[in-house]
Amino acid sequence: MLQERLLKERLEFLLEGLNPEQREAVGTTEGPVLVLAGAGSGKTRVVTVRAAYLLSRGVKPENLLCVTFTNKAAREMQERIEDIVGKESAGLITVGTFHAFCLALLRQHSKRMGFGERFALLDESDQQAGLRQVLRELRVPETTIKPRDLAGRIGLLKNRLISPEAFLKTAGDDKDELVGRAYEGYQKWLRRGRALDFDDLLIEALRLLEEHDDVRTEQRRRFRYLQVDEYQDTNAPQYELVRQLSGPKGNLCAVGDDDQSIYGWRGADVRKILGFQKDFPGAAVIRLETNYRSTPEVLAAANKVIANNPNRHAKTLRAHLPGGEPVTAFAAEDDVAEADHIAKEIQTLVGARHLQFKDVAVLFRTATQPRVFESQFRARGVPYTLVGGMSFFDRKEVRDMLAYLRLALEPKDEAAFLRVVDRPPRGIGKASVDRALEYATAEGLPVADVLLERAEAARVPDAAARSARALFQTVAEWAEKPAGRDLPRRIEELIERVGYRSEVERAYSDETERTKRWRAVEDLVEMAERHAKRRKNPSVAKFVDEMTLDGSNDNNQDGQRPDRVTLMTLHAAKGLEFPRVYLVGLEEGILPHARSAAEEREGGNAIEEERRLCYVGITRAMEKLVLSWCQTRARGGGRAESHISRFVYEIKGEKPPKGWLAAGVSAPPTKAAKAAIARATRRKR
DNA sequence: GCACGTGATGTTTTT
DNA sequence: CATCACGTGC
Repeated sequence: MLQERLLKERLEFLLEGLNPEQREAVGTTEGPVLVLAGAGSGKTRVVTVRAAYLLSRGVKPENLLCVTFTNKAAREMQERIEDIVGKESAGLITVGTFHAFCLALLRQHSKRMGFGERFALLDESDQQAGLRQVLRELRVPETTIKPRDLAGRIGLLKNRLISPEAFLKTAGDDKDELVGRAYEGYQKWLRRGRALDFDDLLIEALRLLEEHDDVRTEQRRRFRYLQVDEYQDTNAPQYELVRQLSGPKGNLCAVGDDDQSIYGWRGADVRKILGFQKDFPGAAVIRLETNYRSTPEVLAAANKVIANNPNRHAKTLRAHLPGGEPVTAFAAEDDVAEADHIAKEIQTLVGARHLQFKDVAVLFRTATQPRVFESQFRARGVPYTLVGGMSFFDRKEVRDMLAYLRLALEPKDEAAFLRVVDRPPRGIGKASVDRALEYATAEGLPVADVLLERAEAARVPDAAARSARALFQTVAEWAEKPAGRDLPRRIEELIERVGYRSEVERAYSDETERTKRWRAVEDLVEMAERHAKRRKNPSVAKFVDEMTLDGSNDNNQDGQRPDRVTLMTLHAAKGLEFPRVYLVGLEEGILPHARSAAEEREGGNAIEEERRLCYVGITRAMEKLVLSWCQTRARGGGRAESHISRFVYEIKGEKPPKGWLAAGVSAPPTKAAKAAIARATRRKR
């Protein structure tokens, strides 16, 4: 009772702190609602207060489902709701990513979906390994199509809910045909290894809801209130999931900003947020247009750029803050000068105590850009953190260990088996593996079954088969005893038993390298330790799922951010803010990217997404925004002239000179030119 | 199975 | 230029 009164009071206070639109968004709880939340308009606040408000109105926490796109966002939301309603209630709310939600649902109904007792969940590296194998089965050399490219294409098809069969029917050219057949083979490979990839989680959970009335009814009855964050990033399966979960008259609250939709290339479909009112008739639409983050100068630039996009929900951000510094821009001679100028400027400002390093972010479009910044920053002693790049989870040793754990959970997990079979080398050579695989493919059997039961038929040498059986037995024996709280110790045990420790010692002769590698393994154990402490019923299975779905989870969320400049891509910057932002490389061919510009010329609308990317970058700035571009830039050995980005002209309210855009997108150097450059450089040496 | 040289390649990457 | 996957030779 007292609790309830306290909550009411706290909520009253929070509601008073909101502006009328925000309050309306919080108070509109029944039926479908679209909250168009412009950059910096207090979206997170609205979403969390809204959840608390629902509880105060008697909605049970277990009837509330909040979906986000990232684990980080999910954690943040959970924490902020906790701060308002307390740990107990907040803990009963389901907060998570689409993928995590789907995984839980599928684990629960695994058998019914025909995935057996336990299916494996594959990450990108496993996916690529699988695709390599499929290409080999198809006798297509990897030079015809790169596995990475193929993975992207298949992912896009999945995210558009296009099946291999459907795609093959519409295949226009040979390449489509190849992609379709590889897609088909890949799905077979997945199922043979009892595996789902990330995209499958969404697709299969959707199928579960569509095909099983009882499951759908149960889920709908349970989640009477649904909140979806970052709705602009919704792809086809996610959209269908939302429809299945909310039902025709559901209490669905979609929050997002069409102007910040930057994952189209990943299958996200802006049209879903643009057509919300059509999809959910009678939906209320609430616009949050007051920006609490940036100065009017910054917002003016943002508004000017985004106004050039034809397809959008009309809205204009209004600054809540008073006027500040003007947006400035500079042209650098080349990329080194650009980085150096910025390094110097930051050094001066910090030296004069005008700001701290951590107040500054340098935002760029492509992964190659940060290099120059890193070297210049290092030279000038500017501390920095590069966001993205090699994550903890990308480390070979971590992946290896996770593969061992997965193999222990499910020996049919082919991706896991292939990963660890020769680490350490145990007398199962490439030839043996190939024979087993060939037989497995032909018979549609898991490779584990082949090695355990049909080694002879598959013409796998006896010694190799025996060795493989020993490996399976080792991990199976290890898995017999449930790990529970002992998880970290048990993992150490497995590391010893499979000889991984000596493998690391053997593989790296260099002392420092060896220590570094081993450290990765220790880190994994430490994460298991944390997992065992945190979770109610820790298990190997849960640990593996968590690591696969949320690999970046290692980030030390404790303590404050160290005092360093942040270097990151525009994509990584979404949702963040910094007092001072440098938006660099504003050149045709970079932002907008050449590939998008090319697609545009072929009649696409890729430039719109580039413009949104630019918009996202601008709106990260709180007090000061600096734009920059280079007149010439090092590129593939030589150097190329650069043209100022059309977006800079848009900010200035000018039209670029005639022929500017066509000339600006310098075509990637031709093969012949590249070969010539290579030859020239070699001769010089 | 491994170390080293060669050639090809170069957007973004929530899960 | 710098990285990385792959092939060659031990």
